[in-house]
Amino acid sequence: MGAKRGPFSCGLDAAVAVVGGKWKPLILWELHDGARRFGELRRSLRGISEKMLIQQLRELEADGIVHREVYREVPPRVEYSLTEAGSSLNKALLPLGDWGEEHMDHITAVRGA
Amino acid sequence: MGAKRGPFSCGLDAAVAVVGGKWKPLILWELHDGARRFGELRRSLRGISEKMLIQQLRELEADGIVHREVYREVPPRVEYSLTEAGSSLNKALLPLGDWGEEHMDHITAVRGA
DNA sequence: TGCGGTACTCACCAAAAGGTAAGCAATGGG
DNA sequence: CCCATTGCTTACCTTTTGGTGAGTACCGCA
Repeated sequence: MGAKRGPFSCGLDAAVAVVGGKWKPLILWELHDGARRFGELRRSLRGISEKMLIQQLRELEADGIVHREVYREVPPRVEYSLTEAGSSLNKALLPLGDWGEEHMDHITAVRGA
Repeated sequence: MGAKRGPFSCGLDAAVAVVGGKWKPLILWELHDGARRFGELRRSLRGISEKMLIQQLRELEADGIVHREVYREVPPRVEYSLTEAGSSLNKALLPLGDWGEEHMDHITAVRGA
């Protein structure tokens, strides 16, 4: 799910390549109601390291999912927001999120954790 | 995305834990129109190794997504099919697949591959 | 003068995911 | 008897992913 992979076998494959990994769906979700700055995201996504956050944001930016806006201010400020493609991707993820909510108890029970 | 991970931060997180990885979405898709036997799946999913296929099927089975039916026959026959949960998961993946189809050209272009 | 906040960047490591190749049990056919 | 078929299992290895912790540049403030 890194930054490279070739021709996909189907649309689902392509979508998973873009949104796969431990943090990307959560990042997308954090951005669903507007722009957020780097520090805000870091604080919302508990447990993420700065390295991972930047890495994932950069990949999402390269894939045209998020937009990065730099404000040259006194403490630097950088805001991330969804592009049109990012917004539609987020919408396409909603049913999956709903499914997860409904089945979360079962999944959690079935796995040891 | 293996067989273990604890409490999830949201439904999307749980769903990704179940369906994440290189092959699981493709396996689900292969099963969307009925039961398939092991060998059929192996031939459909070009490039998958037997080890990976079984591993993923076992995890999906443990998560209650697929059902495994063994027929004690002369060359052994094993059929895999979607459970109710698996079927609804597959439906929840449809919008994501559509998104992927629409944006595949862009994604493929943006990445080297 | 040195401290804190912001947004990174880098080097290094550990864990997980994925791939390769071989072997195995059961049995029917040549 | 030997081979092929089917559905696995196992050992070993490489690649990818994720995590830790340190360091940097910029500035304002006390």
